[in-house]
Amino acid sequence: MILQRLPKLAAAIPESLAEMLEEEIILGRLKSEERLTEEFVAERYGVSRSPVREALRLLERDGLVIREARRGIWVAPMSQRDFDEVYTCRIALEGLVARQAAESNDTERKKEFRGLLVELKEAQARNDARQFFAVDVRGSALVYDLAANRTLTRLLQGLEKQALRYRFHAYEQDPKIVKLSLDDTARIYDAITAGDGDSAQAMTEKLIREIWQSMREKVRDYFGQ
Amino acid sequence: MILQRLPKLAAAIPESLAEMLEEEIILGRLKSEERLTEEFVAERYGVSRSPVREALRLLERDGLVIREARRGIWVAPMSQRDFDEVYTCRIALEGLVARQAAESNDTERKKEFRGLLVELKEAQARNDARQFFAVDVRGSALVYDLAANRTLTRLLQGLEKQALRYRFHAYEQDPKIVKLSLDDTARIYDAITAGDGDSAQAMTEKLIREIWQSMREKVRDYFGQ
DNA sequence: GACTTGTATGCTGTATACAATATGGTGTCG
DNA sequence: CGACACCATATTGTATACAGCATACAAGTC
Repeated sequence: MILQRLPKLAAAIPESLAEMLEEEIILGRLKSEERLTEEFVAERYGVSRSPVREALRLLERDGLVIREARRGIWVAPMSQRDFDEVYTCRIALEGLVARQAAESNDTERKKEFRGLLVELKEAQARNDARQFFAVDVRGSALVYDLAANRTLTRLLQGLEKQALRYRFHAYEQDPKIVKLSLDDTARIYDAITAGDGDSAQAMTEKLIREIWQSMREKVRDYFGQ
Repeated sequence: MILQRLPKLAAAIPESLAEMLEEEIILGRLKSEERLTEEFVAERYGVSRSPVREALRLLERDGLVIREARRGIWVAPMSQRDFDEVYTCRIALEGLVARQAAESNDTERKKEFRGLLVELKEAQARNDARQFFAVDVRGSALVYDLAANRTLTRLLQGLEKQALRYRFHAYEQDPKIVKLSLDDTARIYDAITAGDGDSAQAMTEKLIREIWQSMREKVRDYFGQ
């Protein structure tokens, strides 16, 4: 029998499912408060309910869906309050991870920041939000790798997904909000590359706080408190 | 009609299982790196593998077990590195939650700190580690409730469980390490009650940092880097 | 007409059966 | 004697069957 299934996909259906659903939620194709029945998801992706249940547990962990016992699962609602919660946590943790990344002496991997910045600029020039965010996420992943703090990474990956929902929405409404952050991002990458933990942390905290403030009002207007 | 719906009470086997396993891991009855086969857990608690799998996902989320695809699940190893990771994250987040708790104006619930302090002292006087930690966890839960930040609470609850493994171990080795923290805890509770966010945050960060430093060497000696 | 009770249905939660894969031991061959 | 292939077994991963709760709606009662 000739192999027909991709080994990697077969290796972790729940994780793959979770990734696909994540993307759909972040990009807004699955709307807030939309019901997600297990059978619907199972049928849609051609698998049984078992891996779906596990995938939904993963999404619950990352705050993308909410679950009520014996009642079901819904795409997590968006609100200013939720937004505030995510961002207050992010300020603290992203600052920490930037510091720890700067303290790494893996100069090889730090060089990757250069290429990422080029890609970010290209994506921005093309006004390609999806691409921009995809590269941005890879940048975060690199920072997390450099920090080499698995616990911190675990916490942040969850927050990042929630944050991306808001950021993507904001970008669609007003693309220039992204430009705001590009220069600062470049400076942060420089500080990390240079090994300057103090300013990497301070600039990261400042950047995220600014993004938070700049989006806050629109989030309230759009999603309510 | 007085009876409200009690959503939490609706039997949730995975959550109950997770709680029991958590306790076994924290108290060291399930040893580090011990293999946890699904069938073993299922048989031990008289349930099938389905809820066990979900319980183990929950434990994985909280960093108490590690999982390798298709190979199995083990009680998470303890090490100085893991300890450092947990505590650097805790410093940032516990400080934040203390500040937000202080900013709450739920004076009724803040009064509960008094009773908790009494219980803490009693437990300490009796050298009852389990009781001490149980009350301490309730104190944290109260702080989290006051902060009313679900995202932050979600992140911290996971960290707290990991931290408790080390704290409980340290307590067994040397009970006076607990006395160290009682007075400071009292002062933090006071600051929160008084609504002084700045000092609640600063004192919390300082306390956790001190606990971290005081335990760090012993953790390395015992568990290795 | 409002409220309770009965009933149907859809969905979640759990158990069980089955498939796929990792592991360890045994034997064979170099 | 060591390396490697092969098979047996244990364990995870997935599918399916079934039980029980939640919701909506219909019927009956006051």
